[in-house]
Amino acid sequence: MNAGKTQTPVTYGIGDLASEFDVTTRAIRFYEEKGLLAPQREGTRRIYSPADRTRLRLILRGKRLGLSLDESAEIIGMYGTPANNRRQLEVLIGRIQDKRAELKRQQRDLQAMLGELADAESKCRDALGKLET
Amino acid sequence: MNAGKTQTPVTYGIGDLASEFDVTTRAIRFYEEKGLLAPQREGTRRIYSPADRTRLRLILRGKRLGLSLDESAEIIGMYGTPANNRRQLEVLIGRIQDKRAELKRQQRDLQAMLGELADAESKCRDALGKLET
DNA sequence: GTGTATCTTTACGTTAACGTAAACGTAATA
DNA sequence: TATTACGTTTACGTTAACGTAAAGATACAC
Repeated sequence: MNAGKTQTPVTYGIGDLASEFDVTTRAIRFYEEKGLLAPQREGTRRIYSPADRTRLRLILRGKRLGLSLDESAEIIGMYGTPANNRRQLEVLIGRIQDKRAELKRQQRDLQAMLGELADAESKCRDALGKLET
Repeated sequence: MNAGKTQTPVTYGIGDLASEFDVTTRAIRFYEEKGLLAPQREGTRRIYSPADRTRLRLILRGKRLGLSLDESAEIIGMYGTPANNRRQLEVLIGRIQDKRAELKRQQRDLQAMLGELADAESKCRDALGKLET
């Protein structure tokens, strides 16, 4: 991967990331095509930095939460340079708050569904207990 | 909708549900086509019971959580009759546990993202404060 | 030098979840 | 009776997020 280079600027090949995160190289290239990644090139080959790797992690986390790639891109963008312009800062804060509110609702939905599933499970266990008799 | 019928067995038209949950009638029919809903018919028209309405709510909640319709269908099925067969009960319990684990992971992902967004927001506020000077 | 592995680009195919439109039935209302 | 509102079926269109396949470059291992 990049072993024993004495003073290693850590980098990854596309295959490294693919196997680490268990996605296809096609998917990774697709994310780049959509503007979510922008690795360096060594000739024609893609070279990923730790920052790129982090972005990929965020993308995949977004997917697990049901976000579209565009939404993930937007959120990742929010972690970036906190603009120096006043108006822009206020707009950004607004967008962050909106996302937070949305995620909090998702949190409540999740909580509810988890509760119901726990319920269902214990009812199953009850039913199973009655069968033991 | 169904007012003053003296002894009302509550029901809903497709338009009622559509406007209540802010989805199109097309979507509702689509869910039926996929086997997630099965309303009564009055002639050719669909008549939805409170139970149908609940199922629709669960479907839409699933969507907010990023679930596919198939996944929602599976989960909704878990709330149902807790099979009387032993083997089946065990299988069901297993599937419920799997879903629960998945949702718990989602919960952690959500928590993390919320934390990062809160961070980003406060950094924005800081930056905004420095501009006031 | 010849595999074998890993990478590249280009391009067409696929699936889920509806949107959109046409053409029609029914029922209350002006 | 004609319009308006709401419902129906059928069918084709659309978008996101990749999958799959072809054809080729590069580099290291034997």
